[in-house]
Amino acid sequence: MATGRTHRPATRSRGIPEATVARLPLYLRALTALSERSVPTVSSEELAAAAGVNSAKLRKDFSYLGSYGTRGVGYDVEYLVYQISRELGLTQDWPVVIVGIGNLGAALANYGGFASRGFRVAALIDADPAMAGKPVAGIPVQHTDDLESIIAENGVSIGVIATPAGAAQQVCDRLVAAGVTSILNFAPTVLSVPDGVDVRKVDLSIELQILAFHEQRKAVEEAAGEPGTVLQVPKETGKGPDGDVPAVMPA
Amino acid sequence: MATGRTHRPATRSRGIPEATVARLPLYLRALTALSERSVPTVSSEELAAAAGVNSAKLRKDFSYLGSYGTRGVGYDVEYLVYQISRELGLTQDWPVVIVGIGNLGAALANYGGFASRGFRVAALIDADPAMAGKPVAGIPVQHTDDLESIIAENGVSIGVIATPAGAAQQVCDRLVAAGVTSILNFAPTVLSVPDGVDVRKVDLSIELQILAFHEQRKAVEEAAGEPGTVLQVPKETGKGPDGDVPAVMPA
DNA sequence: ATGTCTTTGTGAACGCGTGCACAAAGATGG
DNA sequence: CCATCTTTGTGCACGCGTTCACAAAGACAT
Repeated sequence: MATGRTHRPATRSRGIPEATVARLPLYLRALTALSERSVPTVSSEELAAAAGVNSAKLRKDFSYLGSYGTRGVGYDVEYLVYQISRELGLTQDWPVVIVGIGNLGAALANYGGFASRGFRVAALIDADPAMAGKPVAGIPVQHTDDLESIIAENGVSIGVIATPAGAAQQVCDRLVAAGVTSILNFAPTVLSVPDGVDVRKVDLSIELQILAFHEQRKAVEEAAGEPGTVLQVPKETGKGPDGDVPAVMPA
Repeated sequence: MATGRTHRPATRSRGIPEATVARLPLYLRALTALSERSVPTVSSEELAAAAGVNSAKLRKDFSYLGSYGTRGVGYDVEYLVYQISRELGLTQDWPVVIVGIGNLGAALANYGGFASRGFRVAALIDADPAMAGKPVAGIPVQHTDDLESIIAENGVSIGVIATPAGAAQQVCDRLVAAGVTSILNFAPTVLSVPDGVDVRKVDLSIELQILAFHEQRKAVEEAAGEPGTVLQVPKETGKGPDGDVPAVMPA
């Protein structure tokens, strides 16, 4: 069945912590900006500020890649850009397919951040026959029927799913069967994939919900004069002063 | 100046761990699906499978909210939906503004996942005068000049930034000054905000880069017969067998 | 060459998050 | 009313990630 193997058992293969990998793109962006301004070297303190992280964390992160800094001076910007790019695998070309060319899929196809980082949109795929042939971001949309051949012909190993939730798992299965081993999922669903396939999830509404939680906390703290008190919810009473409980009680 | 206070000093106010908060929307979605299928109760094991997490983790998460389960039976679906919604602050209405109505902004405006979770798109804002008045997702786009009054009139506390990177910080500053205290940032930049303002970041290209890293690792492991060996990169030689190093060496 | 000064690289401590494993709680049947 | 069975709630241990603090390394001036 291969049920929900979304989380990998850690990346302890060569020793770069997952948390560090997740920050490398951040450093890379900051470094690229410095590079464009022809800044030759940068200290961990400066770069950390630019990337929005702690400087000690940054140094430790870089230490996993090797000793690329010079004590008393800092890091060579160009050299570091290259090392991180190589570590992330961005020195090679990654053909990517985007499945589901709705509003979001079109936005992704037009997103400039991909091409500039070694990612090439090899194909746009949609299930709607009316979309077929219509160019989006200068690339003609192809029909889902050709998914397998498109993957094979372009040697695609990374797929982006921007379909409705209902179609996501099915598309995912076909992508995986066709040889895709990394998936970026924008559909609000939990995808089941076999071992060896990586899935990363981006969920817009989840992010907003997390913000709402913190926003509500702020409001509550504001209302209750001093924070840290009051918040004793009436846990016993099943029908407290909540007023309108639109749900059945258990038991 | 308020330099880079992106990370909050932990949410230890009422005791719900940040990691748990981030999973609550996941549970909520799974529960909502069960609710629509009129499933009355669900065990931690089943729900965990549906949400793609460990069942012990799920039980511990719920324990932070209180004891809402019944031993031997499981959790009451409707009741839990309500409790999580309330905890996340989704029982109230959250007016949201989206700034930057390009491809992505339009996709967000059309995204159905917002409205169904208590979020209401109060306004769409763009700096392009040509966009003003043009309806997107049934909502007329307004000009950036009116940003402050829009925020004030609608009581907006959550803002979404979907502008180009160059404009993001400026827009952010104006949002914060106008009273917004939670920001969802899609622009590839580190935003500086004063204390008390929450920022969550969604970066499309970063996710792809992380996938590329793992994809490359797979390829390397594949190439080297048995994984776990070989990977001794020539650390000494500045000019190893890399071939084309398009960067300056340090020192 | 030597001393000073800056900045890296990292050892060590700490805290958070995860998952195991089990006791307590309650449902259910006799 | 008692026994059994299911499932929750959680104590505990472990590992990862973060941060501090400092020694080692190198640049630079004299």
